[in-house]
Amino acid sequence: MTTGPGTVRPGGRTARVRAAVREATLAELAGRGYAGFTVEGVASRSGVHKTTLYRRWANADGLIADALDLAAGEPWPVPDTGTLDGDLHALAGLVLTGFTDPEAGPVARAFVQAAAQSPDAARALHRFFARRHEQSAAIVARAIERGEAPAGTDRAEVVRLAVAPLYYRLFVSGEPVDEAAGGASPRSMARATMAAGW
Amino acid sequence: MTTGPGTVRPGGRTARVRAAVREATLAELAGRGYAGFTVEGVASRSGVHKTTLYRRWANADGLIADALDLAAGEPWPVPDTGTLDGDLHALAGLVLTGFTDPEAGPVARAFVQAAAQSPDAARALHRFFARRHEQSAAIVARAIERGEAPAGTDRAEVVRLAVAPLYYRLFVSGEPVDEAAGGASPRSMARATMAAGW
DNA sequence: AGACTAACGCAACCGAAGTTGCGTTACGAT
DNA sequence: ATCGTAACGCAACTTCGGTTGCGTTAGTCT
Repeated sequence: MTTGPGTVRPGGRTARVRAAVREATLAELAGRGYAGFTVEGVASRSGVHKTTLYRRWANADGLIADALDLAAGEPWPVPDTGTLDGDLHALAGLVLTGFTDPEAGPVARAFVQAAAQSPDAARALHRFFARRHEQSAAIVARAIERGEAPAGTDRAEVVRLAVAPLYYRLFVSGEPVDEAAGGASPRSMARATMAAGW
Repeated sequence: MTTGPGTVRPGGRTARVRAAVREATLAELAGRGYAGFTVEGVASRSGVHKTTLYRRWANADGLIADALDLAAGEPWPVPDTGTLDGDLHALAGLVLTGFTDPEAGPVARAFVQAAAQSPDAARALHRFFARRHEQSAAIVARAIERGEAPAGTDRAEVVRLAVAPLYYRLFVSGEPVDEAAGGASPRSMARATMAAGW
């Protein structure tokens, strides 16, 4: 494998192009969604020629994967309400608004869709969620300190089980996501995880 | 809205075309996956002209939605091992093999992907899962009869919570699906659902 | 059996995504 | 300041998914 474009001269124009393309990618996803996302759309919006885009990012999924890596670096507010129930409830709320918000929703959904189609995007999304799981584990760590959960509890697993039903409803079964899925379920999940002896 | 093709003369050639197209759709999805799925591929494989396909199914997602409705009608073996734990474990196994099997996996994944992009496919998938939830609820009903679960338990909710972590790992986080997700989780979910007072 | 027309087949066309060869710009090193 | 070349811009071409107009086949009704 030879060194691709953007690796030998990473400064100046190269960096500017990359920033413009990333911003345009997010804007296109927000505006047209994943179905209407096209390389040419990003080209005309960013002012970067489409030939350049194809050379550096190979295809549309590559653009999304790159934007996703950028999103993974951004900090996000891990809830800290004082109780495990409150934190998990707030966490579920964050996930829910992240996918239903008129502005951020299409982008977040596009990330998941892209990951289902492209190995590169999938790897980027997996890195993204690994990081989220790490950060969210603090919720369970605090609960353990407070004595709300046993010391051996699998931190990441509690987070996973708390949010999994939301994703299931949003992307698979299509059932409405109401208080039952956003509130009671995370609480149940926490009890379940602890009950299982993790 | 006027009556589309296939509604006035549903017999004879129309029915044969529909059957051939459905079979070709499944074969194309199995062979090329959702990313490589195209109307022309179905046309050449089925022997039905692509003009006909566009007229009756509008686009690629319409073909998938129709095939999905067909799949929803097929019976599937609801586990009956004698215990709630055993049934949920077997149920998780069915879901897992349904998505990882080399033959059926790409088709099942394509259904989920199509639903994320097309409202028609989404409705078809929702019908599909509503039916699966209905059928799988028998597992919990039997558990209640045996006294393994309280009478007020939400049958469908137990099923949802049992399989949700699998989908989460398969389509979102990309984490490996091992015994922890396929075995212990469903069991925990059942306890959690009952503990929540459903 | 015959007539009506829904449904399908066919070929040509359209448009946009993706590719290629070459010229131009500007980063980074001397 | 000058040079070499990485990275980008440009325009033309190719390919393929999707559309349209029209002719042909074959359900369905009388």
